[in-house]
Amino acid sequence: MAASDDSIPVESAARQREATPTIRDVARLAEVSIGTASKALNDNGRLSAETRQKVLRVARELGYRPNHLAQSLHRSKSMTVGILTNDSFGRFSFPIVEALEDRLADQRIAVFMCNATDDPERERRHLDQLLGKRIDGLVVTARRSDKRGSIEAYVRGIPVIYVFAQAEDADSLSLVPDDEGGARLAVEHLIKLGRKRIAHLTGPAHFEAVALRHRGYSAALGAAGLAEIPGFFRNGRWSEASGREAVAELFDGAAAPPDALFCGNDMIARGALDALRDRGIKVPEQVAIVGFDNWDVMVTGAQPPLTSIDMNLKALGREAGERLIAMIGGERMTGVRRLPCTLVVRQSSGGAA
Amino acid sequence: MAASDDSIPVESAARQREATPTIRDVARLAEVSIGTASKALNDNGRLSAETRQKVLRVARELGYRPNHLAQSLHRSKSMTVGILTNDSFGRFSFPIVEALEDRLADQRIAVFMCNATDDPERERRHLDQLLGKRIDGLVVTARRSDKRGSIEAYVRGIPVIYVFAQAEDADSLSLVPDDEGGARLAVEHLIKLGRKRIAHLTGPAHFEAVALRHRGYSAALGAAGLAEIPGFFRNGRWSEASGREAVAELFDGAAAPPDALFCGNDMIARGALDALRDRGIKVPEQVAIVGFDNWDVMVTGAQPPLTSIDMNLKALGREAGERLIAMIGGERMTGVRRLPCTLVVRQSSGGAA
DNA sequence: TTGAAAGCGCTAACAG
DNA sequence: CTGTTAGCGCTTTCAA
Repeated sequence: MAASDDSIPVESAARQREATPTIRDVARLAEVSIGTASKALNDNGRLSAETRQKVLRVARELGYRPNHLAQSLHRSKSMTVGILTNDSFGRFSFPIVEALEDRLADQRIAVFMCNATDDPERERRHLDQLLGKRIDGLVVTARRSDKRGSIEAYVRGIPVIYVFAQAEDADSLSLVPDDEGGARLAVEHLIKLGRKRIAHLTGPAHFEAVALRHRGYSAALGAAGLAEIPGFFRNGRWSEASGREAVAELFDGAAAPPDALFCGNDMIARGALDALRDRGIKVPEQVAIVGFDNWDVMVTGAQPPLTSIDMNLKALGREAGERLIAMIGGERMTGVRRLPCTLVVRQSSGGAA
Repeated sequence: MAASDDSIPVESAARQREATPTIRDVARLAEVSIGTASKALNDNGRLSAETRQKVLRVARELGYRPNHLAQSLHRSKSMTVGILTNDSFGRFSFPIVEALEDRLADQRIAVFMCNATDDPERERRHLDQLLGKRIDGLVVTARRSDKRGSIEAYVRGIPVIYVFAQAEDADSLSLVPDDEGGARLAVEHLIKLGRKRIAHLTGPAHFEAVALRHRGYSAALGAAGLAEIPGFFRNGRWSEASGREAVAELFDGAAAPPDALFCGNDMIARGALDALRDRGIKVPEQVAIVGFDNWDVMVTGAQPPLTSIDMNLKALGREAGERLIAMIGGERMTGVRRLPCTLVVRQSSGGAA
């Protein structure tokens, strides 16, 4: 494209004011009307192949790029969704958000990321921003110990999905992992391996997930005809230290310690594992361990590697994307869907193939 | 606001077609011209307090929300930036992205999140999306072992910043942690504590960070008049297993093992720590350990807790936001800025206060 | 102080 | 097959 400055006035003009070329520029240079150019570029309407080619060529040469802002204004679809996270659990939201973004990108939907940090004021401001940008849908994410107040009312008109978070409002859609089922999976696995004295070391009682997993634990024990042993269910913190403490209390000087530990997350499991090793108790020979989260760095770094429950966060994110697209398309969905967890067997439970 | 359906036709009309009210609706209902309404809402132009109040009141009642799309179209500023990440290091990008989003939100700039997963094709598609949406700036992030090709040429016209990633192109701006300085900090700390046989266990040689930290390690030793001991610099993987292996090789049957380990990340450090404990070697009494990344779950879960180098990723993200805003404002910046790392002392180095 | 009107860049009828 | 035109929702001169 060796053109002198005045032979293609429009182009040079565009260059001069450093502005992105518009469809006008393309039309002028291709010597067609602006409407024709639009048809060519959007590949609709009836047009001679020749004209179409010419327009497309000019557009390419000019580096023309349709202005989505203008398009959205017209179509009243922004091809944009917002995602509101609370950072407290970055490690959980990331895979979800990633998978969601991925799924949405397939439909050429872009994602606005907003982090509210559990601050209602910030949340409010972000929401204003997003609504101002005319997002087509909203995803709210981040596990919290309490159910979160619904924001449906505020965003009335566009679909909202809660992921890894549960709204109070019954006619919104929430997508969460099946905590109870996951716990059952873990405990059934241990029972199948012949363990009979299974303790559950978990997080603070005010987390709903803690309650649900407790229920799963009890259910699995009950189904196998095993009684829950007093003191074998322990609330604590989500940390390695908490796991170590629990082991100290359960094993030091106890007549009949557990022969298996089902832990509320991998950090607790890891702490427990270390504490057992310090005491010369063999894992999995004497005590089998199953964690929760299947967090690779924790799980593969441990010795022996940890058997754990995977919440399939990516699947959760993908599913959320899928549903959001459907809802944007007009479908209506409500309620709480619990997606299955998966058991990933490694050496710590002694159940590896 | 108890109005019968026909008393406020505009509003009910808006409700009926479920459309967000526009400035027209506000103007009509407030019985002013659309231009006047605009002035009132944007608080510019001269206007009687009375009219302004009336417009604002109507807007509030109607739930009016300015359409940023239309505003942007007019102002040719979208108040929007894109961020392009490569997921390989989710754990690193997250704090950066978070801080960046935070800083930008202060200026009411929203962030489009795109994940390219190191796939040039996806990257290209995302870039097209972003440019179509007329982003005012772009941040590219994610550590890679190799320098990344510049995308400046492609996005010509809007400012680009590389964070935690370094562009080949010399006239773009890159923000990275000062790996060399961080390493120096770690080694100086160990030297100050009287250690003389300091080994460096790190990641694969093809990472630039590995080379830089090696340089910092050597520099600190040299400055203290300590010779580098053959075999004490070890490339490996970024994993706990790698740390354990290194300890096996350095300590088992060696006449003169290290008295300190500076590790390329916290996982290596943690593996080394565990391996030492298995051998009955006391940390920090016999061997002091310093990690890198200051990754809380790793660092606080370890026993004893790990002294580590913090790359201040949040600061990096904030700084990136700051600079991007400046660049959007017209400032021009190029080159590679290295932001300082920080030493965080805990028990594993024996240097706690 | 307020209103009217010309666009921002694009699409979709509707004419020609 | 192609051109003209009326907006999408908003801001900003320029008149009144």
